[in-house]
Order: sequence, then C-alpha cells, then structure tokens
Amino acid sequence: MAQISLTFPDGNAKQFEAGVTPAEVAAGISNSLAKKAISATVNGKHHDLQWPIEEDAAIAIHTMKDEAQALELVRHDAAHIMARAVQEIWPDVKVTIGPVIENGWYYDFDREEPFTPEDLGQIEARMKEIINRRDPVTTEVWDRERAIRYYEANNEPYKVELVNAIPDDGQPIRMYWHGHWQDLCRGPHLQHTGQVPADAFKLMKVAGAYWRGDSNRPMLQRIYGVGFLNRDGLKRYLTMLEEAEKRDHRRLGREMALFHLQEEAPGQVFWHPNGWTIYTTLQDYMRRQQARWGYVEVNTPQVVDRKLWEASGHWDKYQENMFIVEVDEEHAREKTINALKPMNCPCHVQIFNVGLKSYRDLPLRMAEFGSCNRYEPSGALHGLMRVRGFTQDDAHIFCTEDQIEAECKSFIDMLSEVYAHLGFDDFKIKFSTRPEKRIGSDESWDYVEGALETAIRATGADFEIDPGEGAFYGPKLDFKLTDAIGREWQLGTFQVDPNLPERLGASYIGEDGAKHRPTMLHRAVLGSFERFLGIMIEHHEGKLPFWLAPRQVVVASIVSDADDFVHEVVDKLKAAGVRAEADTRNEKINYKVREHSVGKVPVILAIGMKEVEERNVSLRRLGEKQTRVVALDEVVTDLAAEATPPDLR
RNA sequence: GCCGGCAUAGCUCAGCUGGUAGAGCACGUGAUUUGUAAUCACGGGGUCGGGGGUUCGAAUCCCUCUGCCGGCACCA
Repeated sequence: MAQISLTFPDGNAKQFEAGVTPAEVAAGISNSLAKKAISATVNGKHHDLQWPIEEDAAIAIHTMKDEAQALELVRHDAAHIMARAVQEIWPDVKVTIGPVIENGWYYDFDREEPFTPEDLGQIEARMKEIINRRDPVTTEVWDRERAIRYYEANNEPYKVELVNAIPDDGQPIRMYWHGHWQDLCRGPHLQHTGQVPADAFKLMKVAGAYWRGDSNRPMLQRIYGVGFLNRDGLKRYLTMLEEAEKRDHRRLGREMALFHLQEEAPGQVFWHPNGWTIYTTLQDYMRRQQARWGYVEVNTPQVVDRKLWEASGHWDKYQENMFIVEVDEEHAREKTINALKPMNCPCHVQIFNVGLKSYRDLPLRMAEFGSCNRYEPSGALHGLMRVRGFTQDDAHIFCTEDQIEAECKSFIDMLSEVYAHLGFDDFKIKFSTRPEKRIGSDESWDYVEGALETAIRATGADFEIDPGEGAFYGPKLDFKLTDAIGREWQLGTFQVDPNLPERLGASYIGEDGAKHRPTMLHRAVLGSFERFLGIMIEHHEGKLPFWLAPRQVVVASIVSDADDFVHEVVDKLKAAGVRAEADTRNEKINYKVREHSVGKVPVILAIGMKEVEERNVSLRRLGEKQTRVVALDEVVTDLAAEATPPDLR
C-alpha cells in the first residue's frame, strides 16, 4: 500500500495508507473526535467522513463547532430526512430535488393530493423519529445504467431524468443511504441521522414550484424547512421573522395612513395625504438633484398609438405586459389601438427628434417622472414592491459613444450622493453582459460592452460581472443596496442602448456636418417611487428620517388651559417649514403619546401649564423615554434645521 | 399565469358537525382636565368579497368569478 502524508491545521503531518478515510483519521486521533466528527475539508474541498483520500493532502476534521460546514450538512441531511419521512408516510410520492438554501432547505415532491399544514406536523414528527434512529449515512458509487434501472424499477421518473442529465464525463454517480432510504446526491453528509439537531428545525410552508424551474413542465409541491445547530438558532430566526413582519410596508402603510390598495385597481396605489407627503417630498428632492446634475425635465403622453410601439419594438417584445386601449368607433372616426406607456424611452426619442440636433447639444440628459403602466402577471403583485402603475425617476441621456464614460461616472456620483442622503451607505454594482436573446451585431456588443467596462473601471468603483444578464438591446449596470435587515434590493440602473435611436431614427449633426446616430443611455436612481418608498418604509421600520416624515411634530396639550399656547407653537413651527399639528383632544397625555408613537411621529412636544408659564416645550423623540424641556424659540430653530432636506443644508 | 391557502364591522379576529352574527381596538356622544405608550360609561356600525346552486333554511355545503397572502414562473 502506498503511503500518503496528511497535514493537519496545526501544521503537523502524519503518514497514512492511501485510501484512508477522514473517519479513520479522526478515530486515530481520539475516540471523542471520532464521535463528534461530521465531515472534513481535504485540500480545500468539503467531503464526508467516508471519502477515501488517495494522495498527500491538507486535512481539517470538522465538528459541530465549525458552523459553516455544520449548517450546510445539517440542512442537507435534514432535506434527505424530510424526503424519507414523506416517502415513509406516503410511499407513492415521487421525489425530485432538495437543495440547501439560505437558513434551511426545500425538497420538491410530486403527489396528487396537496400537502396540508397538518401533514407538515406529521412529517416533522416522523423526521424526529428518523433522527432518533441514528441511521448511519453511507455512500456508494453506481454506474449510470444501474442508477437508471433502479429508479425505473422504483417508479421515480424525475430521478431517471436527473441521472440522464448528469454529464457523462466520468464523474461518479453517488448514492447516499440514510438507513434503508437512498437518494441520488453529490454529498457530503453527516455520519448518521442522529447528528441533525432534532429541536432546531421547523417545516415552514408548502408552495408550488415548477419541475426544473420551467413553467411548461409539471408543477410540484415544494416543502420549505429551516434548520439550525441548536434551539436558540431556530428561536432567533423565528424572532427575526416576526421583526420583519412588523416592518412590512403594507402593514405600516395602513398604520401610518400612507396609502391603500383595492380590488378595483389591482397593483395601483391610492396615496393618502401622509403617504403623498413623503412621495412629493422625495420627488421634489430628486427634481433638485436632477437639475443640479444637468438634466432637463420633460413630460410625455400616457396613451400612445400602437404605431409608435411597433416602431420601438415593444409591440413585438413586450405586448403581453402592456395595457391595450381600444377606442371604439362611436367615439372616434376610426377604431384605433393605443397602449398605456410601459416605459418612457420611445416618447423621449420623439422629443429628441423634434428639430435638428447638433453635436453641441450632446450629451442631452432628458428626465421625466414618468408614470408607466405595465400589466404585471397577477401572481407577481406585491404591495408597493411590484405594481402595475408606477412612476419612475427615469432619464435618457443622448450622447456620443465617447461620452459614455463621463456620463457613467457622473451618474455614479449622483447615485452615491442620493443613496447616502436617503440612509443607504453602501451598494453593490453588477455589470450585466450580453444575453443569449439579443439584437445587434457581435461587433456592436463588443464595442458597447467595452465602452461600459472602461467607463465603470474609470470610476474606480467595485463591481461584479453578471454574464448574460444584460438587456436584449445592450449591457447594463445594476445598483443593489442592502437594507437594515440584510435584504438586497435592486434599485438604480444604467443601460447602454445603441438600438432604439436606430429604430426611431434619432440623429444629430456632427462636427463633420454629417448625420450621426446618438447612443442612448437609460438610467434611473430610485427605480420607481412606489417600490422605493416600500423599501424605505421597511428599511426604517416606518421611522423615516425627519425631513421625509409625513407628520414631523405633534404638539399635544396636557390640560386644555394650554391649548392657546399649543396653537402658537404649531403656528411658529409651520411658519418655519415644519409639518406640525396640534392635538388638543380631551385625552390623557399617555393616550396621546401612545397614539402618535404608534403613528411613528418623530417628535412629540407636550405642553402643560409649566411650559405655558415659561414658554417652553417638553420634547420627546420617537422610541426614547427621555423628555427634554426646551425653550420655544430654540425648538423651532432646531426642528426647522432638521426638516431641511439634506441637499439644502 | 401556475400550485396551495384565505376573504365575517375601519383594524385584528371568534362564530362546533347548516337554524338569518359577536369581541377587543377604532368611531360617535357624555363625564373626566389629566405630566409622557391605552380614563370611564353609553351608543352607532356588517347584503358575512361578487354571482349561481343544494336545502324548509347557507357566513357555514357545492360551483364559479374577483381580490389578497405564501411560493413558482415572470420582471427587456
């Protein structure tokens, strides 16, 4: 037998016979390690303990203390155990795939009957039973034919398809056994089922999911589970879910009287006074920013004849998602077909096309708070996050190819400032390159991708490449930010489009006196106001920055003899540009404080006779128990400063 | 669009196997003048999401439509 040398994390090396498994290595170190071991990293690869090591390697034996490896294994084994539990209870359920995902796993099943919440309880109980059996996990390498024969014999057509899909490149096909139950799997796995903590997982929900993610294929039933290393981990996760629910913008939207949605206008927002105050405050801010960064603002029609959409290519590529409006003959001389605009770009080109443009006019930055309507699939609608009617902070920059770089840099500067002002300090940039389905020649893609890459590199910003994710007409940069509870949102975008100016015949006169095609850059910082406000509300848990808060200050009387002074304070605050209101209702101060706190009013000024006599206010900030007595003039000055939008300070 | 669930007062929800609806909060009125997260009493309020069916009788059972929720697919 050949000898190999294994190097441990502490730098010591030991000799073993080739083919030794990590389990044997662990056993050679100590009995307790042999028991506690869960897997090993061999030359940087994560393997289970049965993996034979054939050559010199660096090895690290893992236990439950190695959180990353332990979580992966526990979730992975839990997925198998869940599938086994399901097949033990309902033997004719067909199994498919079950990967580890963030916080847990899922497994897709094919079964006539839908799984019910009661079924989940039953499956969970069976999983615990399987864990208690401490069934050993073993692995075997099968050849393709044997695997197919096995799955055909067991009436598992999905597994047959999976085996057939494994590329025939000499890679072994591995089977894992959890006791008598087996599954096709890459591994790695734990030593035995008892290593999955029985009190740290939970089955969360059942949902439909297409086989292989393809909407033309059968719909399977997916069961989601979450799993952790101990009960505390699970508890923390469940608490986190409750916290996330508390910041749900749909709930806060109601509690703060911001907006509502109703059946007659699915996916479209009824903005109430409070919500509209936030909206317009943000829009005013963006309007100032755009002016500062050299944009001109325009406004274009909502209902546009299909001829324009045919010319732009939308009729062909996007019709499914457009609201089509047919005007009937009684009202018009001829029946015409229009569509609500789903995007602003074709209209902006129309403005560009009026009159001759010179190279001196470029870059021309044309912005619109463009109201768009898209017929989103019903299942996609979600509060403010995915709607059918929305307004973008949209703009199109008409420029020469040479100007792309400078425009890109200036856009990133603008976007960084806006995000910082709105409380988002860091964001990621994704560079999406040519997709499979695209228009335009490879040479033109080479050129445009190159130009955009040069531009982004010149800014010095970090970015990741997302191959194949570009728009069909050109490459793009997407800007993603992370919110207060770690979720990523894609907001800003910067897209290079050499195609639309061509289709819609945009041109300018160059220095040489000849006509040239401009390049068009599509860009947005916030995306849609609706979605952005949804994100803002959740990010801040409704406690918006003072300048954006719809109700900034409530001045509340403690006794009705203080009412006159309350009104005086409110008037002074309003005159100083603060959104202030009086609460002189016949209620206790406790009641008022609670009500306005629930309503997320950032500042409450309480006024009793003491304050009236000394012309002070008692100031209390949202979320704080402390109050502070401040002179009236001082509070007006301070709050007025705080109410000033960040770009005007 | 697909799978599953849900739809009762403004909100959150109760209403068992069919016998024409109830609570808390909110709202209105009155009392109370109150010191930093819910004062008390009384009162008004529902075509039980829409339509159809079964039944002597439907919030309850069945069909259908719409919307919402959770996923999947989609999101140039």
